[in-house]
Amino acid sequence: MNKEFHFSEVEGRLYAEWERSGGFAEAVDFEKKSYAILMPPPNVTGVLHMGHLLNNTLQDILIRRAWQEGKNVLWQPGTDHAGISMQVRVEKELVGKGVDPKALSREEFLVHAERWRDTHGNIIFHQLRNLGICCDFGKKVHTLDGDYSRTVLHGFVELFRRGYIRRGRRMVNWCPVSQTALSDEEVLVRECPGKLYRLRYEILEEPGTHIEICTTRPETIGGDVAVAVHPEDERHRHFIGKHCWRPFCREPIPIIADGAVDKNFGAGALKITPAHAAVDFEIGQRHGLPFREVIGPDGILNGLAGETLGGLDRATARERAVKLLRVLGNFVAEEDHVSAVGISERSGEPIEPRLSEQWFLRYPGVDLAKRAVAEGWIRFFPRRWEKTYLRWLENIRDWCISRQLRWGHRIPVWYRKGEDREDPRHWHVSVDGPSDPEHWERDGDVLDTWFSSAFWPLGTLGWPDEESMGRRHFAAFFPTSAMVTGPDIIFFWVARMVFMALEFIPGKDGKDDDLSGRVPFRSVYFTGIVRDERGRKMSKSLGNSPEPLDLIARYGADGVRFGLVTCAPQGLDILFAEGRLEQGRNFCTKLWNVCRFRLLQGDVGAKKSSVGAILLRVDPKNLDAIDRCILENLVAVGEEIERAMGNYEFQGTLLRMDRFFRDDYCDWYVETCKVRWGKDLRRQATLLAVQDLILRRLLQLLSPFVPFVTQELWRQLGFGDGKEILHRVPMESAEWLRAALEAADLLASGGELASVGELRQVLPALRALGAGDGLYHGGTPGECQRLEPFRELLPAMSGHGELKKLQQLEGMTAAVTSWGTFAVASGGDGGRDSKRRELEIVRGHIATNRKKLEDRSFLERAPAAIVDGARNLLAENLEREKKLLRLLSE
RNA sequence: GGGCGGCUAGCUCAGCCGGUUAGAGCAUCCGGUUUACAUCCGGCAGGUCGCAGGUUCGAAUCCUGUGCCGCCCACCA
Repeated sequence: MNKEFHFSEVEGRLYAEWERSGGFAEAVDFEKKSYAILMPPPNVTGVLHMGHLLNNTLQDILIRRAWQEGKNVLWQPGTDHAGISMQVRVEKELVGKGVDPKALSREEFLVHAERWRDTHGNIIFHQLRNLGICCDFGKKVHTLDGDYSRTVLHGFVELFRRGYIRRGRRMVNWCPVSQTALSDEEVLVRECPGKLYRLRYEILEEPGTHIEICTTRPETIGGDVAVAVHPEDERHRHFIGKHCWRPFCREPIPIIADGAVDKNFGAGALKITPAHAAVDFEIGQRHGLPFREVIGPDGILNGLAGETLGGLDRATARERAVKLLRVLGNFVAEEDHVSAVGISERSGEPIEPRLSEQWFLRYPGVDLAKRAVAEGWIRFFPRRWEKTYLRWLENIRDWCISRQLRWGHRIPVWYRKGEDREDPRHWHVSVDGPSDPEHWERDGDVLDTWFSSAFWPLGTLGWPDEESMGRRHFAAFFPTSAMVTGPDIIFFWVARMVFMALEFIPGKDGKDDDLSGRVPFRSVYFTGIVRDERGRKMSKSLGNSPEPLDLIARYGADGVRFGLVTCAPQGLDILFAEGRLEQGRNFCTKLWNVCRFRLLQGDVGAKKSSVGAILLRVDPKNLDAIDRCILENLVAVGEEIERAMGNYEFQGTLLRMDRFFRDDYCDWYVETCKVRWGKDLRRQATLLAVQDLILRRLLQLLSPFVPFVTQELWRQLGFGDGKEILHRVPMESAEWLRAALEAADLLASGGELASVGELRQVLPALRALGAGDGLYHGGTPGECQRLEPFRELLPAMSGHGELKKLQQLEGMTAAVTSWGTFAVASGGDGGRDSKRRELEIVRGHIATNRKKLEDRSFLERAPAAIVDGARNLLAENLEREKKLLRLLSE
C-alpha cells in the first residue's frame, strides 16, 4: 500500500467503474421506500461554479445515504434551456461571426441555437463528474425535449382551460435591450442616485399662475396627460378641475384629484404619464385619461416626446429635457434624490414600464400553497425561509409568462387568420394545434423559462402521459424527498413548482385536504451563497472565484467535498476558505494511513467481513474498558449522525465524524492498542477485530462525504468481495448496531465510560510534565487501586516510560489529578509557575462556588442537581488546592 | 418604508429550548516524533459572547431597545 492516497489516479478509475458496473443505476423495488431528488437543472449556458460544487456535493451525500439505507433512489439530472440568457449568448456568437441575428428567420435562428446547445450544453455535467457525484446522466432531461415540452404545453393549455391564464393589455416590465416583457421577479430594484426636479406648469385658466410638480423623469413629459393632486390638499384644491400647459408638445392637460398622490412628497403634485409608470397607469385608468407613448420598445424616444427629444435614448433625453425646461421657464429647482430603479436582471439596463399585450397567469391555489408550507407538508431547512415564502404569497400578483423571444416553448395558441386577435372566439388553444393549420397563425411569443421549470417535478416523472409516468415510476418517486437549492430562487422556482403540483396532482381518494401526496417535495434544503474570504459573492465578473476543476485537481474530489461541507454552516452563507480543502485532503491521507496501519498489523482475515463475521472474532473476555468504550462511542456517533442528517446538518455530521475519527479512534484507541498489544494472540486478534468493526463502519459512514478514498480503502482492507460498490452496500442502522453489540456484551457500562474518560483527561497533564527518567505516582490507596488496570498504559501514553512510586516531591515537577499525584524529576523549580497558575484557577472556582452556596436564594430556588454539582465542585477544588499548596511549599 | 439574518479568540465558526470553569479548526508561539500518518502528535497564549436595559438564584443563551454589516421585499413620483 502506498504511503499516500493518490487521489488523481484513484478517482478516475473508480468513477469509470461505478458508472460501468451500475453504481448509479436505478433499481426500483416497490417493496422498498423511495428516495428522490431532482437536481436543480443548470442553465445550458452555465459552466461549473462554486455554488454547483456545494449544491451537488450535498445532494450526492443525501443520495448515497439513501442507497446505503437500501431505498429506491432517483437523482434526476437535467438542463434548463435558459430562455433569455441563452438567446443573448447565441446572438452574441452570431454577431461575432458577422451574422445579424435579427436578419435570420425564426427557424434559422433556432438551428444555430440548437447547435450551440448541443455542443456546449452538457459541459457542466462532464465537469460535475470530477466531483464524483453518483448521478445517472443517462436519465438527463432537457426542458426543450419533446416529452418535456409536451408537459409544459399541456400545463399551459390546462391552466388556460381552468381560467388561470389570460391574455391582456397591461403594464409590464419591459427590457429595452432584450425587447421583451419580464416578470416582476426578474426585475432587480436598485437604489440609484439621481435628481428630483421641481417644475412648474402654467395654469391655463389663470395665466401667470403655476402649479409645481416633482419628477425624476422629465424626459417623459411629452407623455403627460394630466397633473394629479391629493383631493384633500389645501395647497392645490383650487386647481382641481382646471388645466395646465404641458411644456413639451404644448397642450393643456387637466388637473385631477386622486388619493394615490402623497401630499408630503415634493410639491404634492404629480405629473401623470400613464404610458410609462405603473402608478400613473392606474390613475389614468381611474380617470379615463388618454395614453401617450413617447418611448419605443427599444428605449428610444419618439416624436411625441417633444420636438427635439425624438430619437434620443432615455438618459440623453433626460439631460436634454432639463435644458429645455430651463429655457422654457418651467424649471424651478433640482435636488439630489435616490430613487428605486427597476433593473433588468439580464441586461442590467433600467426597465421601462410599458403597456403591452401579454399572457398572464393568475396563480392557482394560493391558499393551498400557503398551507403546504405553513402546515408542514413541505418543510424548509432552515426554517426561517418559510416566512419569506409565505410573505411572497401574501402579496402575490399575476405573472407575465409571455416573452418576446425565439428560444423557448412557443405559446400553444393559434389565431384564426383575418379575424380579430383580441377576440377569444377566434383562438385555438391546444398542445398539438388546429387540424387545419393553414387557416391559423400561431402566437409568436414563447413562455418564460421559469414557467417551464415550474413543471420540473411533474414533467421529469412523465406527467401527464400515463405510460410515461409508469416508465418513470411517478408513483414511487412523487412526491420527491428533498430539494436542494439556493434561497435566491425561492420565488422563481420553488414556490412555482409547489403551485403546479398542487394544481395538477389530486389528493388520494379525492381527499384534497391531505396534501401529503400532492406536494412536489417533502423538504427543501436551502444552501448558503458561496462568498470569498472578504464576503463578496463569488462571481466570474469579479474574478474572485477559484476554478472548481483546478481545486479538484489540487485537493482531490474528496478533499474539496470535505472542505466545502465543513465550511458550510446550515443556513448561513459560506465564506470560502481554501484552507478547508487542505484540511479535507489531510483528512483523507490520515484515513488512508490508519487503514494502512491496520493492514501492517495483519490481514483482515475473513473476506466476508459482514458485521456479524467480525463479531465472531471478538471475544468479550479479551475486551477491556477501553475497547468497550470505543465501541460505545462508535454506536453513539452513528446515532448522533442519524439525528443530524435528519435535520440536514451536513457540517455538524462531518465534523462529528472527524472528531470521532481523530480524537477517539486514531489518537486514543489506536495508540492504546499499540501499548496493549501484548503477547496473547487471542487478545491481539480481538483488538484487530474491534478495529475492523470500527473501520468498516467508519468507511460506510464517511462514504457519502468522501466516496473515493473510502471506496478504495474498503477494497484494500478486504471488506466485501473486492467488487462491491460501497455506497450500494446496505448499512446497518445505529439502532441495529447497538442491539447487536449489546447482545454480544461489547458495550461499556456507565462506570467504565466515566473511568476511561478520566483517564484520557489525565494524559495532557502528564505530557505537560515534560521529560524525566520515569513517571512517579503517589496517592491514596483508593487512587492507587483505580490506577492498577492502567499501570502500563498511562506512562506509555504520556511518553514517560515506566511507573515508579513517588517517594518525595523535592526536585520534582508534579501534576495533581483525580488519580493521585504524578511527578517527574526535574531540574530547578520547573513547573512551579504552572502550579501557581493552576492554583489561581482552582481558587477562582472555589470562590465562585462558595459564593453560590452562601446565597440562600440559590439554595432555595435552583434545582437540587445544580446545587449538588456546586457542592461537589467546591469540595473537589478545595482538595486540589490543598494538594497544590503542599506541592508549592515543598 | 417593511422584513430576515449576522455580530462569540487574530481569522472561520460551534454553543443559543438559561445551570458546573464559553468550545473547535486555522493562524501565531513552544514542545514532541527509530517503529500508520510532518498531509502527524501534544501544549501555551488569546474572548467583559456588538452596545444598553430588563426578567431570573443564575443570561452568550429569554425579553425590550439600540448600533454597525449583509440580504430580501415595497408603485412616494
